[in-house]
Amino acid sequence: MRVSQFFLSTLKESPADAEVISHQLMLRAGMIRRLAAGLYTWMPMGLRTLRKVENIIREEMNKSGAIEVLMPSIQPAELWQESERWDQYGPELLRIHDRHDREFCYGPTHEEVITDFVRKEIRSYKQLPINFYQIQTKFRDEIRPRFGVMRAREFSMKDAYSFHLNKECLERTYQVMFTTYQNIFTRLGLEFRAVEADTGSIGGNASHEFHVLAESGEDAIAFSNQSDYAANVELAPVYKPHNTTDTQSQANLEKIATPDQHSIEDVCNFLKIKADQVIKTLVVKGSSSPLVALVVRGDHELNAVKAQKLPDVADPIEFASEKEIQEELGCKPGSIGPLKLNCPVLIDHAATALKDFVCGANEDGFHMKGANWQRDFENFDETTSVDIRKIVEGDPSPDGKGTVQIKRGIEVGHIFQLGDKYSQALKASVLGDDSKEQILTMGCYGIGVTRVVAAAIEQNFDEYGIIWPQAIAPFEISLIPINMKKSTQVQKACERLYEEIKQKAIEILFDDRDLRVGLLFKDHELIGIPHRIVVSDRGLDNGMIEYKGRTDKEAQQISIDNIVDFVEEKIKNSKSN
RNA sequence: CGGGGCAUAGCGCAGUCUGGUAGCGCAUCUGCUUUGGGAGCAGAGGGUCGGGGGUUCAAAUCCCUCUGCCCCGACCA
Repeated sequence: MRVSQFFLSTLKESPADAEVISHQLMLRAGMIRRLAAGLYTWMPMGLRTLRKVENIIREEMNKSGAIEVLMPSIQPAELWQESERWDQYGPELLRIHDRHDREFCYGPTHEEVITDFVRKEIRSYKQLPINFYQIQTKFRDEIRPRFGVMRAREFSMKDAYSFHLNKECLERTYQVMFTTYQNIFTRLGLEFRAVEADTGSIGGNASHEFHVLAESGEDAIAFSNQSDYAANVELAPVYKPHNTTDTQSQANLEKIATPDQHSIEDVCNFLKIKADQVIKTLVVKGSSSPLVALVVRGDHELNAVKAQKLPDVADPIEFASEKEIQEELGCKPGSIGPLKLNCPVLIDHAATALKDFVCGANEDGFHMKGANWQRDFENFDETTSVDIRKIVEGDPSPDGKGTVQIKRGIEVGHIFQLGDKYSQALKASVLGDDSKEQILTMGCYGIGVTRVVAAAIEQNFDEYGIIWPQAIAPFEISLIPINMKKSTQVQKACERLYEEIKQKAIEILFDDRDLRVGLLFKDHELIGIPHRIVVSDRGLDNGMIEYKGRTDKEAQQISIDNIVDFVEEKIKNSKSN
């Protein structure tokens, strides 16, 4: 492609309302433009990458045995009423009506439509299992669309729905989709993790999220350094350590004055001790008592999601106000401790392992030193020890293999064993081999296609712009002439190289604009094209062409006779990486 | 939906407090020079200052109101 025949529209400065790097770079590189909140036009440059992502997903889905369909984005209300989601879904569902005043919605997802399709088309168990997918535009009327296409209202999603006679069959397809997703994200050239999602309601490994790792990710992911274990930090359990150290008392319990020392940091500095020798007592609303105290080690953080699941804690979890604490417990929050406290106390496993620790004395301006659970705390037993803290780096992995590392991630995929929720509601059944009607079991599998593009940028950029993985770069190589309008030598060499490289089925972007080289370099770096060759009089006089990879520090001179083979080799190599 | 902020040329901003001819940089167009890392000079085009209402001789500026957008919280591909 010649730039003069393409449409390139880059910006030197990023619009003030673009907050995250992928949004800024997508605007600057001329990939997208905003139409309204959460609605974006994909410009030629952005569309090329979007299509590449789609194609990789499509190829891998086809390979997995899934079959592509295309369902309408507008869906009739009746189907949603049948599944009872018309009332459940809430304002995120964009509802519209036609000229006859019939109700419709713009599909945020397609369970209803596919289930309706399958109940009409699939009659026999012999047709199962079957897995249909589509790549379709969705609309979710998000409360707060933000971060460009990362959380847009209209977005492109690959959604697949599989149908089975029983759970065992579903699990087999689920496994196939799991590996298919791994293949997809590997081919996209992204660093990712498959993360266990909330399994509470269904049980088993019923759901996994796929996260692209990036500093700016909204979710924190804990994963093992020695196994495939990965879980959202919100969900990752921290098991009780086996070697419960002896909790026999050593020091004497002592009340010490700690005037104006409220935070853990204050107290530690004041007493010249480390945070893991102190315990932190947080007070929340209880379910059966007005307040409940939650105790974690000073260097640990409360995991509200886990705490909320405890029967004694009010759901949703709510911290007690300073006033409530003062009235119920007789001192300010900064001096609360578990000893002789006038409310139920739940202690994190790690905190129960401490001895001779420091805690609040339940009296303003005082702490206790040398405290020990067995001796100083009434009713200390197994049931008071619970898992309520956030997992931290270095903790043993919950699956028992290796230790935990934590990174941030962007959720780009989700696979789920649905069960019979929709097939039951819409009465989707087939005849089994016993000639009896049997309700189908379903799985569903989503990838946010447009989000993948943004996530790829969040993971791969530098001060100059985007650094595309080879597989999804809008072009594979840039051809940059220097002073082409003045030099017929440069012009001829460029034309020849352009044709020869094109012949190799390499996607080349020939920048034939009459601009200064500085501008050309900046543009191509911003757009993130992985390879670049520069043709100049200076080089040609020595029979050389300059090559530079997007992340290379130095350019290298390659003989003009070898340059085509050289770039072909480079591109082949970066594809296999 | 709660809390905070913004709206002036395609983009980035100043001007608003203290009312008095609508500005700067980049981009765009013309001409000349320049040409290996966002060039220089000279000139040009482009604005109902988000909309509506009010105060005033006079409103981007003060008052009321509406709208749009951004940021922080609970959801999600």
